Amino acid sequence: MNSEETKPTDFIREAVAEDLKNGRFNYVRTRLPPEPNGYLHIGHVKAFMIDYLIAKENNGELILRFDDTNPTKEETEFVDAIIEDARWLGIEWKEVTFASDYFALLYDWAVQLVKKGLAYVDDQSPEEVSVNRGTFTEPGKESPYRNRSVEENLDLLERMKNGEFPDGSRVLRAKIDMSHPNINMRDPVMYRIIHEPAHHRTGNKWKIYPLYDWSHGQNDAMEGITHSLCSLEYLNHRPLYEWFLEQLDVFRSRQIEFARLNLNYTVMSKRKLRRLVEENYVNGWDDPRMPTLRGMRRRGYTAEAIVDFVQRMGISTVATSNAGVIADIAFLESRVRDDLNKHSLRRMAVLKPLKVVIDNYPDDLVEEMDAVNNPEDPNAGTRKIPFSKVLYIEQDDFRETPPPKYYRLYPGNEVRLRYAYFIKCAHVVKNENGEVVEVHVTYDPTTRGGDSPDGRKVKSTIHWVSARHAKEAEIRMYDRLFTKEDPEEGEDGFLACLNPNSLSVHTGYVEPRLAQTKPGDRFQFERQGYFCTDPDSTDDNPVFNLTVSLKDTWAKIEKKSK
RNA sequence: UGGGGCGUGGUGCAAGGGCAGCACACCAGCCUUUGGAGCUGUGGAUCUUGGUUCGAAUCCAGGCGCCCCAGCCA
Repeated sequence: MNSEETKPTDFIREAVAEDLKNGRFNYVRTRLPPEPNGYLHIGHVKAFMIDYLIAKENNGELILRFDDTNPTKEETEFVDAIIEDARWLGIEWKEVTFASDYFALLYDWAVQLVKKGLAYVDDQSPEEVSVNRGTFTEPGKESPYRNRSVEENLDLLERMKNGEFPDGSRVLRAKIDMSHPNINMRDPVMYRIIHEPAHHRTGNKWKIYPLYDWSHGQNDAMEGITHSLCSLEYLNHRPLYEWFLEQLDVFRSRQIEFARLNLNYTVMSKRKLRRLVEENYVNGWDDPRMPTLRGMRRRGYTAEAIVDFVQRMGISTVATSNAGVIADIAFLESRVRDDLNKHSLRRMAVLKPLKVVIDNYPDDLVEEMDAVNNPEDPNAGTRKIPFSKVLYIEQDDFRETPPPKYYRLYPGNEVRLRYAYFIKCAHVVKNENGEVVEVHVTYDPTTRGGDSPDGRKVKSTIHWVSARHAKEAEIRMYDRLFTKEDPEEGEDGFLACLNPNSLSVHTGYVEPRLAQTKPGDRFQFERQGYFCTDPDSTDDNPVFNLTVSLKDTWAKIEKKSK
C-alpha cells in the first residue's frame, strides 16, 4: 500500500484508532473464531479479512481460535480444511488456539461466579427453562432453584462436571435478571451436560460444555484480545459479554459488530449448502458452482480477486436483510476479470467446433503463426501456433443468414483468423437435416499475420484451431447456480429455482500448446473467457473449467434485438 | 407485541452542518488483429413528516419500513 492511496477507513478502524489514542488499549490483538463445523465460503472471507487486516495495520496480532464448544457438531476434518482455506487466502496468524484449550480455566471462572452468588445450578427441564424465560412482552419467572446456597451450587456444579447427571437434567445459569427486556440477560445458560459424542480434542474428559456466551468473551479476555469483531446478530449479546467480564473483573475486550456479507444468485447457509451436496445437486463441496472457497478455487478464482472484492465492499452496520449485505455477483466477477486479464496467458480453444476448409490452401502445408501470449503483459512473450488447410472455428462465429449487426463469418463475408489470414466464405456443406457441417472458404495469401497490404479492413477477428494439430479437451461451462437473485425466499424455494444449465460440458479442441497443462493453470481462451485446468485433467483428457466469461457485447446486442 | 439495530441511484460503499461522490451494473459513443481490454460521456438516490439552522443526507422529535433476539446452536 503506497502513500498515494488513502487508508481504508470505516467505523471499526476508527474505533480501534480511537481506543489506541485514548489509551483504552496500547496494542491490538484480534481473533478469528470459526466453528469447525463446515467449509468456509465467501461470506466468511469478510470477517477473516477484517480481523486479519485490522491486526496487521496496527502492528498487532491475529489468533486463529476455533470455537469448539459443542462436540455434537464439530469435527477435526473441518479445522484442517479451514486452516488450508485461510492460508490460501493469504491470512497469517500468530497462533492457532481452541476454545477447548481453556475449558479448565473457564471452569475455575465459573466457580468464582458461583462463589460470588452470580451463578446457580438449575434443575428445571429444558422445557421449563424455555417457558419460564418469558416472551418479548412478558417477563420471565425465576427458577425455584435460583436461590440455592453457594455450597449446594458448588457441589452440584462439581458433580455435573464429574458426569453424575444425565444430559439435560441440569444447567449452570448466570443469575442476572429474569425480567430484563433483553432476553439474553434473563439468567442465560452457561454450561450444559453432554456425555456423547466425545469432543474432537478433549475426548471424554468433559461432561459439561460452555455455551457461546459463556466462552467467547472469556476466551477473548484470556487471550488478551482487544477487539472482538463479529456480526450484527451478536449485538444483542454485547450487554452479556460485558456483564461477564465485569463480574469476573478480568481483561475487558471490546466487541464490535458489523454486517455479514452475502452474494445474490446463491445460497450461503450451511444447511442449504449441505443439501446441495448431499442430495447431489452439485458434485461436492468443491464443485466450481459452490460459493465455498474450495469451489471458487477449483473454479479458478484467485485469492487476490476475492480479497480485493471483499475489501472494496467495505464495512457497515446496515441491517436490512437477515443475510446482511447482499453483493451483486457481477461485482465479484468484475474483480476476477480484472485480475485475470492482467495475468492470464491467452490461448485459442474452440468449444463448439465447426469444420472449415480453405479451398485454395495447399493440402499438406503447415505454417507456424506467431501469437502474443498476453497483450497486457509484454513480458509474457509470444508463441507459435500451427496453421493448415482444415480448421475448426466456433459454431457461433458462422451464420448462414446473418442477423443485423452480425459481422462474423457468413457467405460472402471476409473475416480475419486471429494471427493468420483473411478468409472469405465461399459455400457450405449441409447434412441430411439441413445443418451446416462444413464451411468452405478461400484465403488471401497476402494477409499472413492478419494484415492486408492493400489496407483492406475486416470487421471481425475470430479464433481457430488447426484440425490436424488440435488437442481434444473437455470443457466445463458454468453458469449461476440459481435463477433467482434471492433463492432463499420460500420454503424449499431454493431448490425450485436451481438453474438447470448451471453446468454444461463440451468436447472442444484446444491449441497444441494446451496439451501440457496441470491442475490450477489459468488461461484466457480468446474471445470466450478465463479458464483453469481442473484436477480431473489428465494428459490424455485435459479438462478445463470456465472461471468467468469475457464480457460479451455481441450477446447483448443479439438479446436486445429479440 | 418488549428490547436492540438499520434506512443515500438497481447493488455496495462515501460525504461526520456548506456544490450528494466512487465502484459495479445499465445506456450511448470512441478505439481495437479478442464484439476482450482501454477511453469518453448520459441517465438515475438521501424512507417520510415536522423542527433547529443563513444552510440538514448529517443534529432533534414523530411516523413508516426492514433486520436481529424468546437454543441446554454459534
